[in-house]
Amino acid sequence: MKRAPTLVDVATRAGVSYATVDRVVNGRGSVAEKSRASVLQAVADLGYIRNVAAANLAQRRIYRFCFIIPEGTNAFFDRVCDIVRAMHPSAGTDPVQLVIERVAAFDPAALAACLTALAERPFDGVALVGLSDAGVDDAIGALRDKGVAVLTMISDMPTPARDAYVGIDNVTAGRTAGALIVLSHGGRAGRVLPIVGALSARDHADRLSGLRETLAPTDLTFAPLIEGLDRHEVVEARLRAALAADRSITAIYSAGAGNAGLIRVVAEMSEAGRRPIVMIHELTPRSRAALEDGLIDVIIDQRPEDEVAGTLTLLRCLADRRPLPQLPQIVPAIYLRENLPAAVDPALLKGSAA
Amino acid sequence: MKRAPTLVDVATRAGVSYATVDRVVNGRGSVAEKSRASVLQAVADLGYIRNVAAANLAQRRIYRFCFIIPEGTNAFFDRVCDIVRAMHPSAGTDPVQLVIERVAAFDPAALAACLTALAERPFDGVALVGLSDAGVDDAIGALRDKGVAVLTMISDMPTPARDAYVGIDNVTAGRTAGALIVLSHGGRAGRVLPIVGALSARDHADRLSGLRETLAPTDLTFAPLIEGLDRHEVVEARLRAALAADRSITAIYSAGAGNAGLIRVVAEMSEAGRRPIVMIHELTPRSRAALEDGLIDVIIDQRPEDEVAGTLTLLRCLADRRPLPQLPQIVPAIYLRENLPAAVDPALLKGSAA
DNA sequence: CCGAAAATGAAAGACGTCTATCAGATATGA
DNA sequence: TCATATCTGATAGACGTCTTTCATTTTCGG
Repeated sequence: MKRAPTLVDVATRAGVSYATVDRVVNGRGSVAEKSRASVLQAVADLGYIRNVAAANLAQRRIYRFCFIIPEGTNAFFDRVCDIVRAMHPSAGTDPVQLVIERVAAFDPAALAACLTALAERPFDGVALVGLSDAGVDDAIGALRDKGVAVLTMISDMPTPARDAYVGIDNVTAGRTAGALIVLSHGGRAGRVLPIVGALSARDHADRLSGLRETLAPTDLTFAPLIEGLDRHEVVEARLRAALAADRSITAIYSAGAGNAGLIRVVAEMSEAGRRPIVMIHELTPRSRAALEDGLIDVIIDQRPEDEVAGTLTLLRCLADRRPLPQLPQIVPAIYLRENLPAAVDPALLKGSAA
Repeated sequence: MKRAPTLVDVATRAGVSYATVDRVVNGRGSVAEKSRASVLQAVADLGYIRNVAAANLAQRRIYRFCFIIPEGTNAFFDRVCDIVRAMHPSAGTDPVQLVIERVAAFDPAALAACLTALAERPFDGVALVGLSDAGVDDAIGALRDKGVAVLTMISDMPTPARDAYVGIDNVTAGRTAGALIVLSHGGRAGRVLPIVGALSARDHADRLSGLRETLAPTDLTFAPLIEGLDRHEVVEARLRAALAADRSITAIYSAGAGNAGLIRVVAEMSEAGRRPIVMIHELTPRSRAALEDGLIDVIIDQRPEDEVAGTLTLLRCLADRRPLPQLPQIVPAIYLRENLPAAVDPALLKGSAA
């Protein structure tokens, strides 16, 4: 168990001075091509890896990261904010400073403006919920050109735009929902009503296509899709209309938000004696209550705790210019009445980065 | 944004020298009670927290942790080993050395002996799969008296014995299985055959009680419990006998290991035309294949990646004598045919401690 | 071959903590 | 009051990296 190689070892091996090694690895000053090559060779030979702790100590480095979270009447994103806030103390051992910015949901212009403004501030990394938009792409590009790491969470964007994506596979999530719906029908026929916020939201669209894929070979049919804009009044009104128009619906799958409206409608049906199977996404105080009260049957939760923790891990790697580890895949949790975890006071939550 | 307080600041505030502060916080030499008090007061006033990176740098510290993993014909524990091994590089930024010891499964004497032997080696922490046994308790106590952190994973032990537990709530896992069985029966009657490795294994017993609890208020009845000792031949033989004796079984729930035997039996039934609903635990190459082949219906996986990562996080905290963070609860993943994640080459896996 | 530019080496001080040593101060008991 | 013990302060060198300065060497164009 020999000591890990240091920059001094690299210098010796390369036959140059420490100063030259430093110029190479930290890219400053001018170095002859020959020297640069021999230093890099020595680094490779020795398997040198920078001691990040020592480096951070010397520079009194603070990691500054920004989370851009959609703003709106969306309990899920409030939860994400709570989790990010709870991560502060979790830094514990290392100096991370987290800032949350909230921008209007589904508003590419606002998001792009936010990103542009961020470029003026000294951030090492930015995490945002992906949105497909050329302006956003450009703003991200500008940030990354400045050396700021940018990654998407929850909903992805085209690969080249961001450094990484942390989140669930939404097609698979939709398939999961489909499989559970199939399971709950036990081979009998049925009719499924899908609800999304907007088909332009990639995560919603992905879930829907996963659902379709899974139900295609079965006896289950689809009622016309509802777009609820993630707003509970809209969801409520359109759902009510759809149910009135079609009495044969046996299952409802809501891939987006605005489920308060859905729950109101289902509560009425439930009192009236019969309600369809209901599956929705994201654990929130309201969805939890509905599950406990028997108004809905399944909650598929994307585990934002894991997503935020993974995001932080990757942001740190990117900031250190280290290779990105392959994080364990984030698998959505399936909550039924019987396996709801005890409610956790978010103020007490302290996540783990790693 | 002012600089975090250092020991020099503490010394100044307490009106003593750095040397005295050092004596207090690192508990060496002798210090007058008055000095100790004023130092501690200063620490509290300033909210001093030791800079672990600097401390580790100065001591050239290496964290040495040992994972004790049950040995046997158990693919799940092989997977755990792979994950632990894959964590090595994940250390990445910090100097962690991991050692794996394997001991015979379900053998308290062997486990206790292993723990005792470990006390002679310079470990900072040990993780083991809990086993209820007085000898094991004593061995753990001896280790902890030496200052070694000890925590249980996967299966717990009585609280006072270990420093922490990382793993799923097995009662809830059993309830989950029960709920899915109920769902899949869609209100029809049925008969459930439970299989465990041994009732003396706490995780198995917990799962069974969760299952019983959930099925109690339903129309579903229980066939007599099978104890399969986690060995596939035993499981196969006893299952065959049970199925021959009782043709009315509509679901099988296996809470333990040895599922290769179960799969063989189910494969035959499947070919013969009809098989019951089958739910088992843990994602392994074999169980994955069985799910893909339509021989079983659900795999409940306890996500050992998360368990190992969480274990490492806590071991580090314990080694640093830092307060333990509240890790996000580990929720078992429910895998159906439709949401099986892509198989990951374990050699490529690099986990996140965070 | 000379002058300017480019490349290199040597060194020192910082970051916050650990560890060690040694001299001096205060307290304790006889 | 003296001889011990018990405390305390001052200081210095590590750990591995960053950052800067200054002097020296090499290279190259003209």
